[in-house]
Amino acid sequence: MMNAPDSDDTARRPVRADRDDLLGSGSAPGRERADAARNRQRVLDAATELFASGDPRAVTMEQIARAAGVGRATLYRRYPDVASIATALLDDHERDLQQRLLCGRPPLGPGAPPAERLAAFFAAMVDLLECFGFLLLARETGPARYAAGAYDFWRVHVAALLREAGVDGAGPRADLLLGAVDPELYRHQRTRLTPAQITAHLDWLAREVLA
Amino acid sequence: MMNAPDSDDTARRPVRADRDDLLGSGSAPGRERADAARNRQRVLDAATELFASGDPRAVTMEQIARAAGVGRATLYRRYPDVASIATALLDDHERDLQQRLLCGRPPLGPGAPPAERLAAFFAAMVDLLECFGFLLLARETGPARYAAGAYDFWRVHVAALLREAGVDGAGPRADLLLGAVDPELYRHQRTRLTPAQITAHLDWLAREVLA
DNA sequence: GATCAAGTGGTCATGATGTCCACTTAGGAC
DNA sequence: GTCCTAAGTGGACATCATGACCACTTGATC
Repeated sequence: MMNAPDSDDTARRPVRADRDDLLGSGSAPGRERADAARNRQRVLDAATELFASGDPRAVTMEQIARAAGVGRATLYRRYPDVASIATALLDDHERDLQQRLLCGRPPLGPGAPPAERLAAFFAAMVDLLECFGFLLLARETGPARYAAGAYDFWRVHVAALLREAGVDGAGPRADLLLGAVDPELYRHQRTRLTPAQITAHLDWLAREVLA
Repeated sequence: MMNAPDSDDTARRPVRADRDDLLGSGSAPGRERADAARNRQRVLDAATELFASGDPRAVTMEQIARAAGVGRATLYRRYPDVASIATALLDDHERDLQQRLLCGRPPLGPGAPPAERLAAFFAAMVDLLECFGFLLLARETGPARYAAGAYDFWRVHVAALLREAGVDGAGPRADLLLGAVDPELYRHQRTRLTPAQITAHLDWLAREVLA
């Protein structure tokens, strides 16, 4: 599962922005209490476990609370719904990919031709989907894919590549291309194909579109 | 309330195939009872109304039963869940498009080059999404898009076009292209673009891929 | 009109949701 | 070391959807 139960960097870094508001209120020490940090970790571990086994979209707040050994109100205090828990778990991994897109080495980062970079982005997306697809599916309960902040980032990135290649209407066309890496679609394809095969097909799409 | 309790043409045409099974069982008269037909129509009307107003995925069996003025058990007798009601409502329209793909006039039907036919299919899909997108979204509660029988049809069709154009791995690549007409994605794009604009972008995709 | 089964709707047990409130406890102040 | 305060916690509650069960009603056939 997740490693390092004692790595308090995850506890120290607020997962939701509303923590910052709370920090501002206290006089001196807005620090997170030890028991709160412990329970937060329990919740995240239990949620990871639940998401990974079975249908991620069928996981309920009640199940997570029970598995983590905390009351439901404790859960609702920090996370309004299941999707936000999945988002918290995804945060690090998505930001990592975003960093590599912005200033990593080519072909993922700047420096390679657009077609190469798009293909590399697709490949990285397959990695993300393969490792954390269950989290991405868990997040898509209700408001869905396009409400998440990460989507906008992928969209801007792909649109920039299209624009760089001289394609008109980069924004909407980026949406169309991102449809190819929809978590639900990936799950569907994954029943028949290996990640490498899916990557190869996405590679074809990237090069065909940015000929 | 609803009009025309005597309009039995809608009552006579079975919406789901399972009616045929019931017809075959009785000795002489497997006919649907008049009150059953009336209630069926009420349910379908009420469901259409509910799906169209507000979030189609938030509609519950309870709401439909109440709006239709029937008990919940009456609803469950014919439809196991909300998705199956949406499927029943979509049936005719999807079959109509399927017919036009198989034996309609070009460029939708046979006779035109693959790129043209793919573009025409995308355009027809936009029409379907525009008129009945709320039903398509309503169907995607839980088991989702790929469980519906219609998806396989679109997949086979697009794969055949790819194969005709000499593309390898037609099946999986058809999946990728169909990601561009995902109902959820369409809804998202529709907040910024007109159907005509979306069609134009899909046209670009079709011609770029089947260059 | 009598009969029978299909059709109908109320009821029940179950489980999830989100909120509220009284209690506990961590961590700084003195 | 003890006291205090507020953050943190968890049980309880009201609400709602689910899906199944069962007794009653009604339509179609004889």
